[in-house]
Amino acid sequence: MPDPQPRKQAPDATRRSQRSRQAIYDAALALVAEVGYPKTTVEGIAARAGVGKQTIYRWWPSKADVLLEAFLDLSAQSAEQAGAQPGEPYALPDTGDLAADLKGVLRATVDELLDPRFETPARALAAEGLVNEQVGREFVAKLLEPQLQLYVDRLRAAQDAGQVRPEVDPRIALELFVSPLAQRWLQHTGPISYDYTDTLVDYALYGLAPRA
Amino acid sequence: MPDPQPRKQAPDATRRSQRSRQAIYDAALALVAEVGYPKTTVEGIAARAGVGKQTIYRWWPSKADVLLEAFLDLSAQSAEQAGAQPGEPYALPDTGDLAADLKGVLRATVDELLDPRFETPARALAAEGLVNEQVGREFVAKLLEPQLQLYVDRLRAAQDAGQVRPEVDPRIALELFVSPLAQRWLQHTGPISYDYTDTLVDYALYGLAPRA
Amino acid sequence: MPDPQPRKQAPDATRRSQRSRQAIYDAALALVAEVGYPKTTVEGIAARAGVGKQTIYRWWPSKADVLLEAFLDLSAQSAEQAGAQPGEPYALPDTGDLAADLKGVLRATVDELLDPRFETPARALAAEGLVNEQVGREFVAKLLEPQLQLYVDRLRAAQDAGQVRPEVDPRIALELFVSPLAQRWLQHTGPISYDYTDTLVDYALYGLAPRA
Amino acid sequence: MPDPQPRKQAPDATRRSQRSRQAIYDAALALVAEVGYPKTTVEGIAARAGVGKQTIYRWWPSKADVLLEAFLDLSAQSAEQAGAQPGEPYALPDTGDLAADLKGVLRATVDELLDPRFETPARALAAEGLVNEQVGREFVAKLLEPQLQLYVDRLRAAQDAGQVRPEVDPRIALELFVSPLAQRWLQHTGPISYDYTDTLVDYALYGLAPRA
DNA sequence: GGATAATCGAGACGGTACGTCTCGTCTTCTG
DNA sequence: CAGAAGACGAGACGTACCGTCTCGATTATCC
Repeated sequence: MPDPQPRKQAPDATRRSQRSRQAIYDAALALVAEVGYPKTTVEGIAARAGVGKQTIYRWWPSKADVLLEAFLDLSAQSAEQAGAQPGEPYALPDTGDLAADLKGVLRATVDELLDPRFETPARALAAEGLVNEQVGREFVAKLLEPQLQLYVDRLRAAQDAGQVRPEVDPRIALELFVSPLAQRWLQHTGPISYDYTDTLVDYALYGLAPRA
Repeated sequence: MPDPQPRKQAPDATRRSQRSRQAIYDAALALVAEVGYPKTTVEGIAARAGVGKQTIYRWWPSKADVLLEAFLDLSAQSAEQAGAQPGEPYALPDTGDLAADLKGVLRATVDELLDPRFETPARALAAEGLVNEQVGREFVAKLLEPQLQLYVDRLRAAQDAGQVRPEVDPRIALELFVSPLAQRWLQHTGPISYDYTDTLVDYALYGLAPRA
Repeated sequence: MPDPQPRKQAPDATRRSQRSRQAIYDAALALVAEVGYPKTTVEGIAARAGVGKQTIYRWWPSKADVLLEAFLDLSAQSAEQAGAQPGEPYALPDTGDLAADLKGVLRATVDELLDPRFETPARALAAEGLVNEQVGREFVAKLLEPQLQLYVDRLRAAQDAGQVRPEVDPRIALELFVSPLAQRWLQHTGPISYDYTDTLVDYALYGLAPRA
Repeated sequence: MPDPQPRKQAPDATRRSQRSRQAIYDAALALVAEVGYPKTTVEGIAARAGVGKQTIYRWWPSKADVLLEAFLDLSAQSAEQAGAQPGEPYALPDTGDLAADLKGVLRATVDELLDPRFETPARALAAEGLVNEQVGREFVAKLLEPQLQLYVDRLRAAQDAGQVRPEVDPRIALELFVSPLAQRWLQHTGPISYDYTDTLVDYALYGLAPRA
């Protein structure tokens, strides 16, 4: 099925300047970190990147989309560094001990959420996504859902191993420990720490009601 | 003796026009609902309210603050209508059946979150709060925390009744069912329904691991 | 008859800032003199005048109109200085000697045309007027025609005195010595000097054909 | 020996595409006629001519120069059609009756000035020439002066025949009837017609003063 | 007639200015 | 003197062209 709405006329992507593209990513991330999202302007990004404004408008429809791609690029790069080969599917560790595995992954997430390199642009994108339908969808689809899917996979493995009740829906179950962390981080409704995420895992796995 | 350091010179609140104030609230909420938060401008609010721009800038530091106050006003009014007397402390119902009580309250919350009168301004404020420190703090303090405190109280009562393990921290426990709902609503990461919130309560109370 | 096409909605002229208006005139004339008309930009005028761009666009539809008004203002001021009271009707001198009177006035015109304070903006406006209908009309109506009317009056007086043939149309007659000067100045088709204008008057009054 | 200081490196004129050159001329003239000079852009000319922008910039320094050459080409073509062989010297008719000859030529000029095919580009070039030194010089030298020289020649012949006073300078004399027409056309300071130019010739030849 | 070199159409690029929009301040007049 | 009205300095918006700079793909001579 061909593109249903060919906005203006597509520029020739094969002739695109990779130098400019990278400079724009760098400038966008730097500016968001330095002055915050609302004070980051397309004009500012262009000036900082040493690029004409039209070069931005040629390839991205809005400031939010620039930042989204820049952040996706940053995530991909840093995932490549930390993890395995590019393109290779990731998976949560599976040592057989579900609680320990989840705690370990959440501790890494805590580290990432507290890293200022990620924090400012991620928060800015999340905020924009709440209000801007299209950005929100892309943010969720490209960044959030792939992460959540890893938890689904790990929880299903745990179900196979009899460590999780078979009637539990993994897609909902993962929210018991992921969403609280997300909300505390996004809305500053509480401190986030290893202790906190460990506790979340314990509560989620074993429930609040007495086992008696 | 006059104010010794008159920063801007404080306006005389006693002479404030209540007509204008209410018109500004109404205009702000109407505009956010109609055109969305980013396209809502101070100028637009003033024009719609039949008010000079300076009358807004005299009493509020920014667009976000206007909307925040307008929304607080709306919440107070609607709480007054629905609930009890103004100023009176609210509490979650306590029928002795913790699961049923929580499910009931969350179902009411689902209704509220899906009411478009609340949805647009609430989402806009939440988004602004992610990025604007001061708005975020006030949003959490004035709207979110009071609600959460009701859950803390109810959970503590359940602990007293032996329905919740005594070592559980209620402030964290409530996040197991509140945060997932919040995230799905804010970030559109999934549908929200009575079934969903019922499931969250069940999972949270009895855990994911088999009871065996 | 009221204004037939109220473009946007008229700004309130009574509240107009005279400081800004004068600063804009000064900046416009200075810039045209310094960098020429095509390189004079609205943005540049605003910056030099210490004024927002919108203040220019609020009161003038285009760069050409700004410059036209600035030049009219300059002309009015300098006429006031040199000549009599403002608003008073001017007239060419009438000593009874038509040739001498015309030569005197044209010599003064030569001086003016060679004064760089006038030359650059006048030439720029004339050029714009050739191509921009509306500017051209206003340029002619407000600057050129009033001057030419003075010649018409003087020539009619000469006709009454029997110094010019009665069947001659003064409006055409004046072009015999005014237009050649104008063309040489505008298009650099020849040098302009007292000698030249004196000669033009002689040729025009007494014709090219032998009198015998 | 190659060019010792190759400024840009001169393009090889022998390999120039005549197809492109003619297409550019046509496009330039058509655009000026359709949308006016200021809205005629190099990009527009290139697009309309089906030509790369660089092909224009390779051979002409500016939009004005393109139009100037295009117009010269048009003039040459139309002169060739109407007049004699290319390269042959033109001359004004000489029937012995100076007044009649001049009136005839001026009537033809009136026709040309009112032909819209010539009017728009000619006016545009004249306007540009007022402000752009180099274009102005070339416009005058290549288009205006050759025409004026014809009048000089005819007037000199008339002097030899005793129909014009011998002390009259023909280069100035011709301006008495040519410049008024030029100014009325350029600046719309009055209507142009056969009557008008006939009158100019009469006034110029026999003067304004009574012959007594 | 095949090699080779420059012109060609195309269009991305770094820039500048456009004319519009909204910001938050300042000013003027009205109730 | 608070408030409505709105002009003001400021500056970002998204667009249009500028003139320069690659890109292959034709030409069009020269060997």
